[in-house]
Amino acid sequence: MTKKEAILRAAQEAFGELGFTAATVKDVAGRAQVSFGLVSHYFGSKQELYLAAGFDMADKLVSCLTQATSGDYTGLEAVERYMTAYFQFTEEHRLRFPILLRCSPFSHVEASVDAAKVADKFTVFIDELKRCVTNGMQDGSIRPLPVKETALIIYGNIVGSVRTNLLTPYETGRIFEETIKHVVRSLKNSPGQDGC
Amino acid sequence: MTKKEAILRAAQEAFGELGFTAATVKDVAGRAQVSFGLVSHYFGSKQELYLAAGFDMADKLVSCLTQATSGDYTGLEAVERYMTAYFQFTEEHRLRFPILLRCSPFSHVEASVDAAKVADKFTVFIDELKRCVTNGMQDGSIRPLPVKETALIIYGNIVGSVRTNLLTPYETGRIFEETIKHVVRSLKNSPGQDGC
Amino acid sequence: MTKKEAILRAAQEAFGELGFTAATVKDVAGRAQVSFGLVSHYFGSKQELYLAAGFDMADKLVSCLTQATSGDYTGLEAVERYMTAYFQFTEEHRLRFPILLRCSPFSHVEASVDAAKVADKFTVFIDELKRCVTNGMQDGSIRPLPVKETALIIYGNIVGSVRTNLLTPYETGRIFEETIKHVVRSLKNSPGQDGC
Amino acid sequence: MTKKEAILRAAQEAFGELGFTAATVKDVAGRAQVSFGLVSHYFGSKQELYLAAGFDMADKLVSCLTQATSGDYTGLEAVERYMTAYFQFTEEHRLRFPILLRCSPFSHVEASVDAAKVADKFTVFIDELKRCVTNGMQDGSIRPLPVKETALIIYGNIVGSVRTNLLTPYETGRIFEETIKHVVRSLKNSPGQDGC
DNA sequence: CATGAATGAGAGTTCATTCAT
DNA sequence: GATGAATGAACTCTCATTCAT
Repeated sequence: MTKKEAILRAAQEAFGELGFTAATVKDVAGRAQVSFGLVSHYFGSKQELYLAAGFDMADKLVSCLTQATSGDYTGLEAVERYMTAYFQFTEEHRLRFPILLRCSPFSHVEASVDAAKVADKFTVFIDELKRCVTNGMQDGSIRPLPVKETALIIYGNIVGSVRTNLLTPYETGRIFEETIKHVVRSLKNSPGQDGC
Repeated sequence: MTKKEAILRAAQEAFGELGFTAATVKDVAGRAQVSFGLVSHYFGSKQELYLAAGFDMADKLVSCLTQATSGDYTGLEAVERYMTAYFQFTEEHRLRFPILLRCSPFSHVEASVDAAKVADKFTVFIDELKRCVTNGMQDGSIRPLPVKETALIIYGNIVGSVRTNLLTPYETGRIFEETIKHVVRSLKNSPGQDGC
Repeated sequence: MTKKEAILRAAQEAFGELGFTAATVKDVAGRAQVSFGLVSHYFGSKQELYLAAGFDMADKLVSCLTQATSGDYTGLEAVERYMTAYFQFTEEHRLRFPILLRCSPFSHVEASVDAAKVADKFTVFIDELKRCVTNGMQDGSIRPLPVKETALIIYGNIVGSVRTNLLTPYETGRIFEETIKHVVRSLKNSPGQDGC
Repeated sequence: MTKKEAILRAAQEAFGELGFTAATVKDVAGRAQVSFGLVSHYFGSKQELYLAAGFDMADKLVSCLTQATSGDYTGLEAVERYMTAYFQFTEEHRLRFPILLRCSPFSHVEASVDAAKVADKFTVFIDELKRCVTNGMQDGSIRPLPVKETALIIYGNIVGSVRTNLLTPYETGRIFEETIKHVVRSLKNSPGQDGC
């Protein structure tokens, strides 16, 4: 691992744990075991480092999710696979994932960070969900629902459970599995159900 | 409004907008149009002010929610009323609500803030939901589900949509109404459904 | 003397001696025997302090010069009195005068300082000289000369000698008196001289 | 042009424009289009580079001036030629001349630069003028004046006009020509003038 | 009650310098 | 000869906090 990579990983940890303002460049340098001057040398300002750290994590997650949903699946199956992949990713990156919870338009983007860039980066997560939901309604696996709101709600559902699991001190049990079931129950098209 | 109240409201705004670390005491004093010495005078340290601001908002919301769910309702109806009250509260306090998104165990509580106190304060939100879900399963309005996980998921669902609505620049449409429908569809006990 | 005044005087000394970039705010605070936080408290940024220090000195000198030249004098006498007052002022403020040599459009105004404000501040020095020269040509005490250039040259002459006296390690003798004579010889209208 | 020369020229530009402290080695390397390591490689420390840049310019000017004044001229003519050559040189090196205004005992030599070396280097400029003035008084072209002060005043006159022309945003017109006339009028020996 | 002068720890950032390649 | 990775001292500026008035 190069020192540059070490800095990026350390930044993901530190920013994830403490947030943009509370984390310090010295802290990042210490975790990466490099001098703090090297951080500026490679990444310029603290803000640029923050975005680099967040976007690197976002890119990794995106490639995970698109891989999970590409294939010959019904829309509902794709949603399930999206969620499964998302939850798995968070568990595999417990330590460095929280940067993504922070460097996200669903969080309070800190004043000194370019909110537009962040919002832009995240549209892909929602768009991918929209695609799944649209497909699902066409192939009959998902009941008729407003696409935009549904995609946002599913995403909120996912992130809500991730937050509960990663951040709170509460005992969360099998929350990830239950969240998937929760969403599937809500989306599933059961012909004649309402009429029962 | 007394100056003390003005400071508390200003703190809710400032901390909500900027977070604990980035917001400054001077900032709060400026918004409240008082000298910054007065802030310490009334609230002591910055941390104490932060907790006071967050807990004041939490208390207001709790009383809103308990009022909404107390009465002769089925468990499912109570969940609906809980969610409706929650969303309504956020809309009525758009400017000062975000402090609660931050000063919450579902967020990254900043290092210098007492996380235990915060977590403790929020158990009541989950417990109230657990009560509704338990009731619902007893009265037959809610299908059999693991109580703890379900309560956490519903709460995550609510907060996810609130975040999407309050924080993101995305067009969210009728996300609150749809979130309620989403939860109700998922929880509703439809006898014989799976067997159809 | 208030602490604010002490800071201003210390700034005049430190900036005069070391220049904007090389002088440090800590240095200024040390000379004024105050904490460096107080410097920001009163003057904001280093740049603002620099301008405040330079402009305070400029204002003092201006009032000195206008007082010296106001009265019933010929143009040439006024120029003499202007120069005498200028030189006297520099000698009375040997320690703190150099800030004016630096914070001046006749010096390299440092990149981070607002050059326009500085240039603006100094027009009064030249304008006053122009007035004297113009009067002198009207009252016959000064020979016909281009006003603008002459005023700039006299000013350059003054500052040149001040620099030589204050800054160089060279032995300068009676340079101030000789500079006045030098200028007077050059300006004096001696009817029939050229024709001799 | 070798890379070493390119660095020297770049240093003259950068130091002239920004001064010793504000200019950076990286800046110089950038202007010279070489890596910043090469600057140390050739010139050692920043201070050494600064002196090399200043002294190179001083040497060029000295050779210009001595060439201009050597020949069969009266003292007054020699002074005129000295001034003419000086002004011409500044105009020919507008971009890189300012280093000499800074790296000069008539300026505030920055604390980290060896002032003695600088003062030493510049004695030749004054000595050359002293020689002209002495000659002029012997050959009768210059009136009786104190040599040392007169040389310093003339030099101050020259530098004053150069500063006015190169550094200020003021419209300076034909200041160089007028400065020469100004000095000549002041020095010229007009027998019987005072007695007229 | 209310103010703001005063302090100094600690942040981000810049930059000369060294040195392995 | 030429490069730029790496270091850390020193800078400016921000800010919570204390305290005299």
